[in-house]
Amino acid sequence: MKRQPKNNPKLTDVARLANVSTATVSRALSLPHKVRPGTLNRVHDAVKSLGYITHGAARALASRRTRTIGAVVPTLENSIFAGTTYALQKTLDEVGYTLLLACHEFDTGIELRVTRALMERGIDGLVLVGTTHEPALFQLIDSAGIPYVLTWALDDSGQHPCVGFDNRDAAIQLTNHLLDLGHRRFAMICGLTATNERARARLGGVRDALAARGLTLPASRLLEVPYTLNSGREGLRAVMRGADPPTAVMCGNDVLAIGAVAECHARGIEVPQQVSITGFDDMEIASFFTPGLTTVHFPMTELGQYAATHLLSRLDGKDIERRSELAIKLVVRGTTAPPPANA
Amino acid sequence: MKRQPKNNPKLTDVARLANVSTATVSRALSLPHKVRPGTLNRVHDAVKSLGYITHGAARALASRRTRTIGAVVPTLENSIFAGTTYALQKTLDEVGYTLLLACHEFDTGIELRVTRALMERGIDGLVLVGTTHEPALFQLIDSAGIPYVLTWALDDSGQHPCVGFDNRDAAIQLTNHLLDLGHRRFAMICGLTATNERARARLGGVRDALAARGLTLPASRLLEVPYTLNSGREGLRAVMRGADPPTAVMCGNDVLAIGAVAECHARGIEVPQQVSITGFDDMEIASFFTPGLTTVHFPMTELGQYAATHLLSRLDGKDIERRSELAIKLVVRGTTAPPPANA
DNA sequence: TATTAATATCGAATCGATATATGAACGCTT
DNA sequence: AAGCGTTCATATATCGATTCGATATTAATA
Repeated sequence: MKRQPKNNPKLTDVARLANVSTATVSRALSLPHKVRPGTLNRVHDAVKSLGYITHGAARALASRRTRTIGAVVPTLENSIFAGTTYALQKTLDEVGYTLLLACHEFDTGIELRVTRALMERGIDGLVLVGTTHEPALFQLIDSAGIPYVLTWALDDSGQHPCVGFDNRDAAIQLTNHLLDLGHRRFAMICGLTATNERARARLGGVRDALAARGLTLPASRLLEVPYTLNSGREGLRAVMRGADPPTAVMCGNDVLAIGAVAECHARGIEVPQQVSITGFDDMEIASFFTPGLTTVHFPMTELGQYAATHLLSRLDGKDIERRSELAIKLVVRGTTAPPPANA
Repeated sequence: MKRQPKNNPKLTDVARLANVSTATVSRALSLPHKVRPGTLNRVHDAVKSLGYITHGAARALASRRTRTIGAVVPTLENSIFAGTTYALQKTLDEVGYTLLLACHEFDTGIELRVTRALMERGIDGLVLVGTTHEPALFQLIDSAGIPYVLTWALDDSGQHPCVGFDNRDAAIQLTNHLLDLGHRRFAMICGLTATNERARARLGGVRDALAARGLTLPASRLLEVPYTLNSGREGLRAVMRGADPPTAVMCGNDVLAIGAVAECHARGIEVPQQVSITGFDDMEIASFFTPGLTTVHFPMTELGQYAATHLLSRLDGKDIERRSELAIKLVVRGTTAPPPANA
């Protein structure tokens, strides 16, 4: 890798051309109101005619700020994370911040590694997903003094700033919907609870709601799988195996649910006549299936926006609420109905 | 925004603790084979005990490289871009590079602006989508001497390094499939051709294939719409209006096709018995619909990987092919069939 | 063992912009 | 016209790591 001497114009060049000092150019560019209009114009002209663009590394070194926010998300392959990330990026862009992105595929070890990588690149703030993280991660962030915000889940310990939803309550609403329809034999195709407290909260909510009516989720009808379409497929096969199959299959998210519904179609199991299926997240595409997926809506865009504004406020030194719970909404569509009469 | 004196450990501190010069620490960290094992250990111990992490801005300023690649994509809301971006990020991560991301929502003006923003943050290379860009964008990139690669489309002018697919050929294959099934009345719900040469190529391919059999695409059955699910819905309504509706509706991508199919279901139009529908891209979820979507498969992961390795090779000074065409594949599923007998 | 070749390490200059302390110029009052 | 407070601009030290040329150390050879 050779070190080529690209001689791009620098601040000095602009200053020379505009006949002012470098300090003035710097101010003209970042605090325009502090420099006289005439000088400002000269500077702008010089900038334009040279095609000057700021050298971020130098600026960051001197100002000790990068105007960059890091985001570490599980994956972009699930459209809900793509959606929040997108909203985050847009909000940051509007105020001149840039997003630095990394994924960890639901592995807290990788998460630690990529977060360090982002910090080495220099970030002013950090967005994380969920509350389950390596303790070392928080040590790392804290020792560097970087403000961060956890998303998608609520931290009840009160230790971490967060914005998210009450996943447990979401699960309870969904379960009650099914109970009210008359379902009694439930199965759940759940996410991996070990490293994912959203999955844990959803499972917990289902269990609570069932228990409140004297029901349980037998081990044979509970499955923990990664969040993929194919896991949904295979999960459905697994839970339907056995003596008396469930009349309601609750899935840990929409991706699993879509896989499960597809498998029903493939095996000639009618949804919702023979079995009801539910998801979580309300991905936009979930309403384009036939029948439409019954699920719980989480406002993704709001989440991304909030994460951005939260961090920006703190960077501005403003005091800000440490916890924000966003409203969720049960969305009943076509994949749920009363259980078959003979069940 | 106050300038707080976070006193994180710096290279000097490590050097002092390890009893070596800063130059040695620097080398120990980035060229470990050039430093004696004993010294290396002392340095590593010092790094660990201080919790030192590299200061990227300083490193970038001194070394004139950021180990960061920028990507400017239309949107993350379409899973195909999320997919390629994801593959890109993973590949970069494996070799210690970071991804800096921005979206432009199919607006070349925004694209120019956000690209400049990325360049200001400092990038060693740039990934763009498509061949249609403001001339000013190329000027900007070239004057800064940043290596770039265009993706998703092939640049036939030979001016730009690119990796992509033959979108025209894809459209021809798909159209021929429908022609062979016996279809004669076609409609197309196309992307916006003005700023999107993929949309243009796909439309062109359809027209060519039809023309080869003496058919045309009347203006009343051609629609240009943004790539959203709802546009697919509305598009279908629009093209089916009128005296003799088409027996085959080709959509500019899978998102539109999924919307179109959903609208058919909603209106009681049977797919594929009454009308055949096709997409482009082969989003993973397309095969989970019932019936499965007939479409063309583009290898997204490969695309992202290639973009990454292409840039990395050039940064390493290697000579590399300027153009790479990836293979596509027609995927026939359930949304296409012969036209109804009475049509 | 003496001498050369190869390898490790050091000191200091450098990357490009920001910020602080300081000085010059201006407008206004009395 | 002198005095005073603002506003605008300057010069220069600084941010933290890399890198170049020079020096010190080790290994290899005769």
